[in-house]
Amino acid sequence: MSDTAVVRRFQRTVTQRIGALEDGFLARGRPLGQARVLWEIGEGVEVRALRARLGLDSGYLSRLLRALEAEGLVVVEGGGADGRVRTARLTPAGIAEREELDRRSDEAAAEVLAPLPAAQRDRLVAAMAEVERLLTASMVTVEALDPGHPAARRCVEAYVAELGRRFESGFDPARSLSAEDDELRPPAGMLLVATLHAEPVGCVAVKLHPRQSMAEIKRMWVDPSVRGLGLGRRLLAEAETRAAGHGVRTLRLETNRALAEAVALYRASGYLEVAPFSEEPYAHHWFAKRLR
Amino acid sequence: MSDTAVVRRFQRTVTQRIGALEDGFLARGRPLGQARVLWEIGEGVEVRALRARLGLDSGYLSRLLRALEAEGLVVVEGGGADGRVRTARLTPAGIAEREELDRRSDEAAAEVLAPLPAAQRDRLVAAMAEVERLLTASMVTVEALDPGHPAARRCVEAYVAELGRRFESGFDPARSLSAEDDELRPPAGMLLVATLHAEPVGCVAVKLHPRQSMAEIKRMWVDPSVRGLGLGRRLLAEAETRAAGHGVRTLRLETNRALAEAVALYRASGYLEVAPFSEEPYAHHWFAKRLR
DNA sequence: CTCATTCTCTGACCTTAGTCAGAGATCTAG
DNA sequence: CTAGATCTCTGACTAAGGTCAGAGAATGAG
Repeated sequence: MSDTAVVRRFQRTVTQRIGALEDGFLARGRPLGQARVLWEIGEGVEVRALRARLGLDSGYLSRLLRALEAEGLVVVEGGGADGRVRTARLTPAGIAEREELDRRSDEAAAEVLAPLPAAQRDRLVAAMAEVERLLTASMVTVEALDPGHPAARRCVEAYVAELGRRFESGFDPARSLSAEDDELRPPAGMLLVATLHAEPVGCVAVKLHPRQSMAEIKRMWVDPSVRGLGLGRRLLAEAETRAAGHGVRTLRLETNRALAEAVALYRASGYLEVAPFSEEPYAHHWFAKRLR
Repeated sequence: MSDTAVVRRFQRTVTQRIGALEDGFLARGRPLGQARVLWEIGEGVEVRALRARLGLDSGYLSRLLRALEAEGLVVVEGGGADGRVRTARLTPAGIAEREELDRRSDEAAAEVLAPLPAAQRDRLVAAMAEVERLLTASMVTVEALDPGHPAARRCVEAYVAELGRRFESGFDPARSLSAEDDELRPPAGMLLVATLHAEPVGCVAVKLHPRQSMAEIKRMWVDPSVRGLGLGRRLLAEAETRAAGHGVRTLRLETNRALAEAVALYRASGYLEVAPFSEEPYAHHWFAKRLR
């Protein structure tokens, strides 16, 4: 059976099995839209945040909130610093209702596993975890962003913070070799950002050198929550492809020994360790790869 | 993470990933209901069969068919033996449309796999196949049916046909030891039937002996399409539980060496080979198990 | 032949989900 | 202070999906 046939059978079976449990069972006769809103209101959310998270029209969300308010499950009130913004909060009844939904959701999940003997159940759970992880990986998109873009800023900040935590000596970007915004922005370079659910979860930069067929990899970072999904490898491959498109023949980079998984990634991706080519004070390893 | 938590995360991710591709992409601006009907009309289906299969209200289905007819994708015509029944059939345009849906469905499936490097793709496909298999297994229900029930009849016929194919000498039920309807119907015995998607896919019978703590397993059969899902083991376990409920302490059975997987199942389920206890001409192995 | 049942269809109606165009209050940059 | 932007809300509207109550034709049991 071809890969796509497997995916299609999978889809068919999953929607049948999981969908059947969801309907009515989980929502308790409540419209799905209302249930989703109920779920997303944690300990008070700004209405605009709710709108963004659920991707709803403002008029539609407003009406959903009115309906939940009428049932006494939610209160929406202003009074914050910004007088335009209102905040939705669960009432005790709303909290109880959400706990009920939670309980039912667990029950539905247990019902899927119940008919199976223990050995098969374990295999199913393991396979589901694997599918979940890999589907998550396949939802990540990679695109070039301007270093000034908020998502790009957050990535680079997370990168710096992580180096600070992991290097024995801490990390001060000012002491490190430069990778300023202008150096990572066309035409001088590029910054690729990986995004999952509208959140930046990884990045890599390429610093080009005018009239040279050599370029440098910088700012390689993957959010801890998505490690193990092969995202680092994907970012690196994408950077290589794009660099090659700019005429780059050789990529090089330096890294710190504290970043063991990064070192392993570079080796596995065909980077060979070379003699130090820079004065980077935080580096222990220098790598280079010739692009084909 | 608990098993139910894995199932819930799985559900969440899958509906996001698979659902997102489905919407609009597959239906081509066509309402989902219409697309589903288009899909289920193969080479002509009776309207009532369509209704049963899709679980739709007759009025609703009628309107869906009118809409598809208006687009020239479907014709609905009477003229069969039963003048009330009408049959829906795809026009050439309808066939083309369905092929287009098929193509898009494949494309959507490919799109899920596309962002992943080959190694991860293979793992995802393997994990999906595993989830699909095990979810299918968890959709199977097992219940006691009267031997005269059509589903029970079909099972037993399939059982006989398979023995006929697999025994070196063929299989003639008349020459075999008896297992008549009355012997497999309470109070003399029981017949358990496994059902998937309203189709019988396996069975097992228990033949009790009045005032004896011994009973016999008969008619053990699993449809080839669902082998490897542990259904045989489940049927056997269910039969044992129910037999124990009737005061049975020892179960025994005989089987033919051509049924290697059945023999393996019995051994794995705790049945021990014993000396022949019957004159069954088709048997090569006799097994017994003491129930706790 | 008759009466109940089956099958399909139409008309009336409903809920959910969602879009779009403002209104009114509030905030922010200049 | 003003103009434009932001935030929430209401009202008007739409499409999809579906239910329910018959009507009308055909069938099957007695």
